[in-house]
Amino acid sequence: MAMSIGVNMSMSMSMSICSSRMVGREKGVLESCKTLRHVKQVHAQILRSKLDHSNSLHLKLFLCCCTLTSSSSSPSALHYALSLFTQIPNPHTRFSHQLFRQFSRGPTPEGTLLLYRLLRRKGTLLDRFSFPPLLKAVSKLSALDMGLEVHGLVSKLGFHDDPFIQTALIAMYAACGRITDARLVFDKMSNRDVVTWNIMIDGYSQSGHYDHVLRLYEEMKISGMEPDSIILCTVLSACGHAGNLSYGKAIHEFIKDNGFRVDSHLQTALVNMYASCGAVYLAREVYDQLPSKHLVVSTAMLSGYAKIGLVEDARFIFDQIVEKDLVCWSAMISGYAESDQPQEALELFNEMQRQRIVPDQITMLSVISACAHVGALVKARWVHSYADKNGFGRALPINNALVDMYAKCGNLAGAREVFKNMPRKNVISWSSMINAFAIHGDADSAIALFHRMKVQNIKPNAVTFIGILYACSHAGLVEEGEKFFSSMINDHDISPQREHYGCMVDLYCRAKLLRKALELIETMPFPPNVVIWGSLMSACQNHGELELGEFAAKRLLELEPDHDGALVVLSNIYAKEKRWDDVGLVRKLMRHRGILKEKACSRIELNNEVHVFMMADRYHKQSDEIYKKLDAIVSQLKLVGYTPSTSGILVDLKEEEKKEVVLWHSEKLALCYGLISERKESSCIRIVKNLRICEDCHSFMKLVSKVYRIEIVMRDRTRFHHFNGGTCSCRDYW
DNA sequence: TTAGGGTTAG
Repeated sequence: MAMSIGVNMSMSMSMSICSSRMVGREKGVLESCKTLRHVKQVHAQILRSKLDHSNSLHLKLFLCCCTLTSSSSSPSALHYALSLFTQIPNPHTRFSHQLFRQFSRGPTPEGTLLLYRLLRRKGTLLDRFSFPPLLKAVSKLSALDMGLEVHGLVSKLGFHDDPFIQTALIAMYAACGRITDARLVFDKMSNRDVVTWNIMIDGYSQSGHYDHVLRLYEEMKISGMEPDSIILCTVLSACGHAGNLSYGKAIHEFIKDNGFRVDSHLQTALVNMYASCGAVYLAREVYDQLPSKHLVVSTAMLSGYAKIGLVEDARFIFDQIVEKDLVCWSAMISGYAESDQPQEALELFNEMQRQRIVPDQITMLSVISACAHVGALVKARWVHSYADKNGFGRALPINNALVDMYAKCGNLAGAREVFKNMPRKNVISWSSMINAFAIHGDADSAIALFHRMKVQNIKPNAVTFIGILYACSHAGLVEEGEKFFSSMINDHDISPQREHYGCMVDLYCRAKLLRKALELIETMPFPPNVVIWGSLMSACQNHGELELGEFAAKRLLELEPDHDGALVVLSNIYAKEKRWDDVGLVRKLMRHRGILKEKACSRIELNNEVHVFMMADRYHKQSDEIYKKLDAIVSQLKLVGYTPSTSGILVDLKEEEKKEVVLWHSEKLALCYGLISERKESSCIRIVKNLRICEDCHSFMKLVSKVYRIEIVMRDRTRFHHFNGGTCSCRDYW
């Protein structure tokens, strides 16, 4: 009997050893599983072998599925993992954080939230370690409602004093735009480490409270906490955003004095800070001192150059990067787009594709913006269909950029179509569409849309009001503009920025209320800048108010002594008054300082090619035909009463010479080229000009649209003109 | 906890 028991015991022991060996083997197999199918096979094998279903084996199966979910974002792996979870005989809370940790490593935070909902539904308790990864997922999605719910659960379970959870809560509130709530959690903490300080400081930086960043950083040092290199990166980034060069320099000195090791992150942060503060030469100094230039710091350097328009320097750095990634391609593309070289941006995009680099959403935004700058509709349509085909078509920022692109390419209907079909709209979508109507001179639609937006509970922001004020300004709606300006302050609690005052000055200037414009400039709470004096100056020139124009030009030149536009206007004003000595002085000054007047240039897109014309241009291969067509049109138009108006020509020429000069304006050459060419895409002629259209060209375009029965859409420096049947959409108010 | 590129205006 005793023996028999001994045998049984020994058999049982040997079975148990065998079973644990097998469990160990299965675990090893599970670790090498790369597909859900494989996991399922191993699971079936475990069930068939009737192994002891230990919690640890279940956990291993679980984690395996979670890893698959994370790496492939496969919903079936997620569901399989959850079904395994429910089969655990005694689901212990300690499993939950393992799950959350795996999920939070995944590419999509949605999986983590889904997991949270399922566990809650099953009544599974979460352990304290589950909350940081869960809150991280909430932060990534900026899902405030979920965040509040999770915070409630934290308090209910008594975890509110856990410093890791408190830090995660601060990050969550900051990511959801609730910086005050983040600070409340921060202030309640008794045990803050350097990570907590960094998260709070970064929260202030991300929400644009740069003064708080510096204040809290100082507070941290006073509290005795030593900054680490990550905090220094955060503070440097805030200095860059705020343009606070002196504080940025102080941090740089602190780094040197305290012997911090300047790792690649700090190098990049320093270059970025100097470049963002407009001290690109100091950024270059840091960059030049680096023994090796890695990809990220080079991208920061090239982007610094590109942002201030030094695209050639940017390109030089770009060309030196041996292994370029998507970010540096995008930086260079957007550098060209923003520096008014949109064609180079599009060419670089083509080159990127030839090198088989797949664009992401940010690249697409730069490319769409480049199309908007170039104003080339055929290219714009191609980019739109490319975005659709490559899965960007439903993304909100892409649609916003498309609305703007179609509007700036002269296709208002295209902009409306995109706007109408957007699956979701935010304040940027509405503002872009309002601005689209504004630049096309349709103030009524812009105002109607503004009211519709309010009905739909979308709060207008400062940019929305720029669009609305612009619409009023370009349609001569003085009273409406004034109403919107005060409603912005009184009803919407938005304090007007300098740009809003700029719009109001422009509104008065266009309406010939020049004294009122000057009064506003003198009473506004900002010192007037170049743009504001420029508005007044141009208006004075257009309305023949020479004395006030001279005053405005001189104020502008005090701010920017080499401003080409102001010097040209000043010289024009003196020419109108026949003060030839003063004209000579200004011209001499311009020659002496090497200042060149911005040359007028017009672009026309025909059959997917963009042709550029300068004034009196003879470079085009069909130049002879173009000038022949111009002569023919002029003869034809003279029959209906056209005489070239030379009032805009302010050089000392004989009247006949002036008439010739005005006929050779770049937009007229572009128009003639459009008329002699076969237009496959559309019967309408689209021209983009870099400067404001002159009075003569405006009358010329109106007459051509009538005599040749053709629609001409022209974008000048600030707006669109739609010429049709002898009239213009701007109603001659531009 | 950590860097470099992006959408509306100016």
